[in-house]
Amino acid sequence: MQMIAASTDVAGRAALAPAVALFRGLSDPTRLALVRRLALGEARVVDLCAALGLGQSTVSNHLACLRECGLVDFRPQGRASVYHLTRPELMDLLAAAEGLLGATGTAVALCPTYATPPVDEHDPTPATKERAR
Amino acid sequence: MQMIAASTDVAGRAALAPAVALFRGLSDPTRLALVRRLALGEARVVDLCAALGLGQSTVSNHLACLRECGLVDFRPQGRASVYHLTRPELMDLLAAAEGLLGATGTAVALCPTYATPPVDEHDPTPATKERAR
DNA sequence: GGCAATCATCTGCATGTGCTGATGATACAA
DNA sequence: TTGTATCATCAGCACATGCAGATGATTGCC
Repeated sequence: MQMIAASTDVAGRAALAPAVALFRGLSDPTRLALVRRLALGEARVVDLCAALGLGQSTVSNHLACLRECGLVDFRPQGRASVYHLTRPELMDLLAAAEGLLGATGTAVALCPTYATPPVDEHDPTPATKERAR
Repeated sequence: MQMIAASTDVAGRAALAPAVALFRGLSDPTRLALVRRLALGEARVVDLCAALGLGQSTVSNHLACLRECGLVDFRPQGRASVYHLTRPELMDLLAAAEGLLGATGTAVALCPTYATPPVDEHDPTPATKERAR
């Protein structure tokens, strides 16, 4: 992190690609929940599906994403795949995030344009909406 | 790990909303570049536009996002708005991210489905593309 | 007062992103 | 071997997200 200093270039943003990818990897409720669940101990895909209440393909896709990023890895056990975290530094990152959240309060969730606009906390099931199916 | 917090509920993911919003706030090249630029010192909007090579409305929108999140704040100076970071803990978070990236290498940018699919680093100006306009 | 500069907000558009369902592969059990 | 369970991958769709342009407000300068 020398002097990336913001000179009038757009390429400076390209240099941030890894960090952007890392944050983006954690910027999804499903992936973050997966990471936090795996922080408690290794688990199979079917267990993660049950824990998150999501479809198997969804969980598998997110796991593939995290695996490609090198954040998780799996160990074949029978016909199951037992996933676990690979980097303990990830906990430090989550801890730093929580420390920052404790300082800023819950204001982070109020972003109108980006982030999460219509979060209504007293509605237990806004997720996936009606999804016309 | 039997009855951990992750019972078959989706509400568990809702509790992660602040952290998700925080990571999402940093998961955009523009916003991350803004934060890193502001880490070097306060700056006006027009300066940030020049530094990032982006339109004024774009920068202003992202600044509004970061401001709503409580990560940055501004101080009116004449007809300008001088922005600065509010939480020093943000630097800790970025440092933790860089530490993790140093451990995982650059594998984070390889996510095929999510994250950044077609990043070609030897193309200096892929941004803004042609935007048929 | 008139003009220029700076910035916030709004709208529209192209793309990215996440979810589901279906299909195929692999490993264990009977 | 047949059947079942678990998982990865592919294709498609609806919505979210980021960008630029235009407009209005505010401030400083002449």
